[in-house]
Amino acid sequence: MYNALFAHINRFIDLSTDEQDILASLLKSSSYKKKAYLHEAGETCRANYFVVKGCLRLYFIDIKGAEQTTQFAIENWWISDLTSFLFQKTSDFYIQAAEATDVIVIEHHHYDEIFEKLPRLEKYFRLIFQKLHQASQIRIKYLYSQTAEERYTNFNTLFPEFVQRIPQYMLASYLGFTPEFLSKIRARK
Amino acid sequence: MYNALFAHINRFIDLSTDEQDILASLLKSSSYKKKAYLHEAGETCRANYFVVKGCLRLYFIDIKGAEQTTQFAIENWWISDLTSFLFQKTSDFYIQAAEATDVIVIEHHHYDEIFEKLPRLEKYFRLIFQKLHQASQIRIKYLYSQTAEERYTNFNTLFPEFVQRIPQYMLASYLGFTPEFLSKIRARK
DNA sequence: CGGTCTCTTGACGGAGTTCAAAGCTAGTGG
DNA sequence: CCACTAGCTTTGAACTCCGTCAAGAGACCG
Repeated sequence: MYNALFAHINRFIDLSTDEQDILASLLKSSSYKKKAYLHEAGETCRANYFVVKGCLRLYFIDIKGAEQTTQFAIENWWISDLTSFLFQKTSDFYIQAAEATDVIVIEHHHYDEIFEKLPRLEKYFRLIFQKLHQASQIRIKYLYSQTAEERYTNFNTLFPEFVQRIPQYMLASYLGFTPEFLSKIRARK
Repeated sequence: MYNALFAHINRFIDLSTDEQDILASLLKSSSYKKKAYLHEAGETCRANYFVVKGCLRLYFIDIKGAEQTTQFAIENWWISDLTSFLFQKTSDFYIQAAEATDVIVIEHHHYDEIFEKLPRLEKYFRLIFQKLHQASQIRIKYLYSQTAEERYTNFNTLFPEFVQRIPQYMLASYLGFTPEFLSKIRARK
C-alpha cells in the first residue's frame, strides 16, 4: 500500500520494518480522478502529498481571473502549499489532479508526530526539501534568462514525455506565458 | 565566534555545549569586503554560507551579458549554489558580498560529516530548507501574478529597510526587470 | 452526436527592453 | 578634506515581445 513511498525513502535512508509500521500508522492513501481537487483556495491546506502515480499541479487564480500553475508533481515528488500547510493559514492555491492520481498523504496533525516518533525521517525530508530548493534555483534561473520561446523549447527537450501528459494551457502558465502565445510558438515550427 | 549560528540553531533545536564544540570544529568563519566574491562562475561551489552580518547575493550572467540576481541572503539566512555545492559540479553562478559581510562557512568536505556526527542537525536543516522552499513558492507566486511596477511597490512595502541597503540594479534584476525600467517606475511617483 | 473544454489564428495594444547619452554619487588617493 | 574617476542612475526615443480579445475549429466525454 505504501510501498512506493517506502522504496523512495530507502533510496536515502534505511528504514526498518518496525519503523515502516509506525510510519504506516500515520499515513493515508487516496486516489483522485482527473480534475479532482485535493485542496482548494480559501481553505487551509491540510496535508503534504506524495505522488505514487499520476500528476498533481499547484495553481492559483490571478487578479485577472487566469489560472497560474506554479508547480507540478509527478511520481516520487511531494507537493503542498507549504505556507498554508505549515502555519495552518488560509491558502490562495488549489491542488488539482492533472491526471488520475494515487497519492500518499501526511496530514498536518501527524506531521510533527512523524518526526517525534521517527527522528531518522528528518534526514529524508532534509534531502527532499534540499532537492526542492535546488529545483527552485534552477527554475528561477530559466525564468530570468530565457525568452518564452526558449523556455518552451528547452522544457520540451528536457521533458518531452511529460509535455505529452498535460494540457497546453497548464504548461503555458507554468512556463510563464499565455496559452495563445504557446500556440503561436508551436505554429512557427 | 559562532554564536550567531548557535543562537539561530537553538531557535529550532537544543544543542548541548558538547555538540556546539563538535560543530565548531567543522566550521570556519570569514569576512568579505563589499563586492568581494565568495564564489565565481566556472568554479565548483565549495561551501554553504550562513550570513552573520551583511548581505550576499547569488547571480549569474545571462546570454546578453546582463547580471541576473536570483537570491539575496541577509542575517540568519543560508545561501549557496546548491546544484554545484551538492554535486560538486561547475557552477554558472557568482556569490558576491553586496555589503561588507561576516559569514560562517560549511565546506563541502565537512557537509556530510556534520550530519554523521550531529544527526540532530538534520532537523535544523530540514526546517531551513523547508523555509527556503516556502519562500520560493511565495516568490514564484509574485513573479506570476504581478506587473513589474506592482512587484517593486510590494517589495518596497514589505522590506523598506532592505531596499535602502542595496543598489537599485541588483534589486531590478531580482524583481525581474531592467535598471532603466526601475528608474522609470520611481520617476512616476 | 451534442456540448463543453481546449487549441488556433489574427488584429491590435501596451508593458517593458534596448541603446545611447548625460547627470549624479560615492569611494579613492593625493 | 578635496578632486577625480568609475560606477550607478536617469531620461528619452524607437522598438519588440507577448498579452488581450474575439471568433472559429478541433477534440474529447458522456
